[in-house]
Amino acid sequence: MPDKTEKPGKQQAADERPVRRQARGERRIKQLLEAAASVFCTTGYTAASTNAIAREAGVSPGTLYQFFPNKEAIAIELGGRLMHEMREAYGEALAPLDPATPLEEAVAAAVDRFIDFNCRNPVFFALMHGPDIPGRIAQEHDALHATLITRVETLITPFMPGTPAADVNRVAQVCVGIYKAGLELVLAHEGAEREAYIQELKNVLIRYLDPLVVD
Amino acid sequence: MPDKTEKPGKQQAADERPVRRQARGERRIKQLLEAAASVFCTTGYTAASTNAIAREAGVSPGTLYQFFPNKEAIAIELGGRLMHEMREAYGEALAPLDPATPLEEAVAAAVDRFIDFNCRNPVFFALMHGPDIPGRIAQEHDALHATLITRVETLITPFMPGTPAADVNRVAQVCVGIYKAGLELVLAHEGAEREAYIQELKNVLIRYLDPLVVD
DNA sequence: GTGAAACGCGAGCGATCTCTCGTGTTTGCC
DNA sequence: GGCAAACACGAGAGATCGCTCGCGTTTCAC
Repeated sequence: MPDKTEKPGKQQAADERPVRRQARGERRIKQLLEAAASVFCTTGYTAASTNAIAREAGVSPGTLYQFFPNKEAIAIELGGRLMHEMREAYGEALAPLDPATPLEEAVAAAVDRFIDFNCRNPVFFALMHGPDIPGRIAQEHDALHATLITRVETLITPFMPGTPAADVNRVAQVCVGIYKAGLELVLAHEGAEREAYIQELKNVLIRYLDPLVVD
Repeated sequence: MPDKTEKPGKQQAADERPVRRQARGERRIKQLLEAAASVFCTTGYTAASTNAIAREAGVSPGTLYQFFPNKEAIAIELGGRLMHEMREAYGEALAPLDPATPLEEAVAAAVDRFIDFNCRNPVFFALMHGPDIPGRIAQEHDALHATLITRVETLITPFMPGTPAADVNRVAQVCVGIYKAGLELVLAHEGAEREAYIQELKNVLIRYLDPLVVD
């Protein structure tokens, strides 16, 4: 019987044992996550088999399950580390900025940071864009999306005071949608062409937002 | 696409059987395709099981395979009929238009047509957006995407004469990307909110393209 | 009416995938 | 050195899915 563990969160509960990891274990976990990233990137989440991940990491299936209770946990952990890394690298990207900053600069800075991170970690895009993702990761996706929307709202609100909240939200949704579409195009190209697409993405956002600005 | 009236004289290839369909068969095929559309819509292509499609259609798995050689063929046939229906309904959407037509009208007309079709046939979006689609449908997807790009190129080229082909192509790619992102938002909302998103999508495209226009 | 072919059924085959289990090895602490 | 726990293995259990096959039913041309 596959016992469905409904653990609410991390290894903190009294019913969950601490499990003293050795250095070897930490190394294996890192190996496995890197392998998973590679496999997820090329085949997507659902099509990625745990055996394939184990093989890519050079270990047996049993070893994989020594460190992860199930396939979903691998993606969760990977997503969590990615999010953490993103926050570490860029602090609060889309951080509240100097009110005097012109729109153009604000957009360019935000786009550059996010694009940069996603180019370095293509798994992030793969994990967050699959409509094939199961329940738990979908929740994380939704959570990330929601915080992203909120951040964009706080970013653009100063530029358009007096605008109804519903309209601001819609604008934010559109911005994030544009960003995702642009990211896909950016990741599909390289070198100078990639740079050109990044510029186009900035153009789209700036030209969309500029007429909305209320001085 | 199954031909209703096969010419007996022109039959060739030993691997292809004539298979004279009866009215009952045509009815079943329609039933099955509708069931498939429903299941694909809710679970996506890969997660949709042929047994589930058969159950949804109220027939046995064996009956399903009486009309389709495999799961992929169902999606292919469904996609083909959808494409045909789209051409029937809108002729050549994005048809070459009066050179005097202002950009704003051209964009609005194209968006309205495509959005309308996609709202009526949400399966189309589901089938064309899954990164979980297998080889054959992916080819159809790519083909559709390529023709879409070409059409957009011919649509916008008159507005920006003298622009290098590579730039025009990039602009077309960005437009289609924006459209896809907008479509997702539109489909996620209903009623007045949906209309508002449609308007925003038009705004994004118009404001993006307007500065590129060379008079 | 009659025969052939299209239609319809559903148990189940074979392949695949997730996850387990029994067993053996390595590590870290005393 | 001794021992418990962490680590490692890989065969395979259990489940699911695509698809088949044998057999019974309906349709239709003659």
